[in-house]
Amino acid sequence: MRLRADAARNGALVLDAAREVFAEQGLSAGIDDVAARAGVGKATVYRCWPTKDALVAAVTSVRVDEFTARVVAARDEPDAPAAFARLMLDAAESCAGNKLLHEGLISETPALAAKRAQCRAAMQELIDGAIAAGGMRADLRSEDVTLLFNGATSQLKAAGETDPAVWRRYAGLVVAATRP
Amino acid sequence: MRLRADAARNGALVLDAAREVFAEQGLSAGIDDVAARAGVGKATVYRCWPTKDALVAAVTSVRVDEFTARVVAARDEPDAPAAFARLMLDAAESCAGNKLLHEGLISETPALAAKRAQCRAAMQELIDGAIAAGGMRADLRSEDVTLLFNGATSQLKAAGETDPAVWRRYAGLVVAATRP
DNA sequence: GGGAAAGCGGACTCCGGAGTCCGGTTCTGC
DNA sequence: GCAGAACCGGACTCCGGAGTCCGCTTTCCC
Repeated sequence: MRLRADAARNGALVLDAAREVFAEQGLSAGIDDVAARAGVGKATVYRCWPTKDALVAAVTSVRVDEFTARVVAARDEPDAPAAFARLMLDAAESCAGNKLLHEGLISETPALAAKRAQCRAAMQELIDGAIAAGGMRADLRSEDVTLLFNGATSQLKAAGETDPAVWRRYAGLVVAATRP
Repeated sequence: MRLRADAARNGALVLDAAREVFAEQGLSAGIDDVAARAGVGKATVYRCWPTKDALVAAVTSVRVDEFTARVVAARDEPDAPAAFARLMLDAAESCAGNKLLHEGLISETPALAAKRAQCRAAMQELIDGAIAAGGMRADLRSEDVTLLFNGATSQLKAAGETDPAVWRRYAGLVVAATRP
């Protein structure tokens, strides 16, 4: 059964609105805000996604996929420690302007568990490579990097920091923490 | 006008209960929980402190003072870098078992602004000493340390991690990030 | 173009936690 | 020991955000 034209259109509007609103305000934004931005009633939002979490997962999963792709690319570079450092700095910079990416990386929602696992696996391989190359302390695991990175970025977000350079700087400190 | 005997007794009960409940559950615990633990109605809690924030400030400020004293002691030690490292590890370990200390260090409530400033000043002096001793990167400021430390510990708390050794380990990573 | 199904939206309920009210109880000064 | 002020506590309101309901509108298929 095909979706009615107006339903399809509204679904897309809602998705766009959710992307914008959540990127600007983070996941604490209300469904009402998303509905208002889309120019529809909130029931319409709930008709497309049964819960707020489902909508959030829909918009964040894309961001997580993009990030995973970047991790994989970094993993395949020859100089693992340098690739890792670059990845962290770039990721922080991206997060500075897009809360959605940040939330996606942080989120614990079950809907993204598989994607997170995939991302983590690639990260672990990158880290293993960096350790093998002697550019990283040997006892490090991907959870450590995730925790430090997420911790720092969460604090930056909470502080309302928007300057990408500052985010970059802290990512640099996290990278420094991983050195042998 | 002296406080009535029962009022004074209940005030102390509430304070003790708040310390316990917030240390165990963090600040997300409700006033109802505190009142129940104290064996008192919630109105009694509000009679002593006008808002939840005020009560929280009352119980956390002690913890912050204790921590500040430790920072000051560290500042006055001869080997600043080592004192700094020890301070971080000990603080993390303490936070693992006492959410209240953690919340006190993280909290942004205006009621503790003065105490936070005092703590930060001592930390800055400790850091300056460590930099002068060549044990820390020269561009570091106390906010950096605070942000990294709070970020990591917040994540640990959110993850429900209770093993002090793990908290210590991450504090060690934060210290590593400060090395020149 | 007409009718039925699909979709719409705003007003509604529900829920949890902060903060308030007031009738009943307990302490204190005389 | 008694008057009355101070205090008590549980039931209440208030608030904001998630999720639901239902009378009305739009679309689609014939």
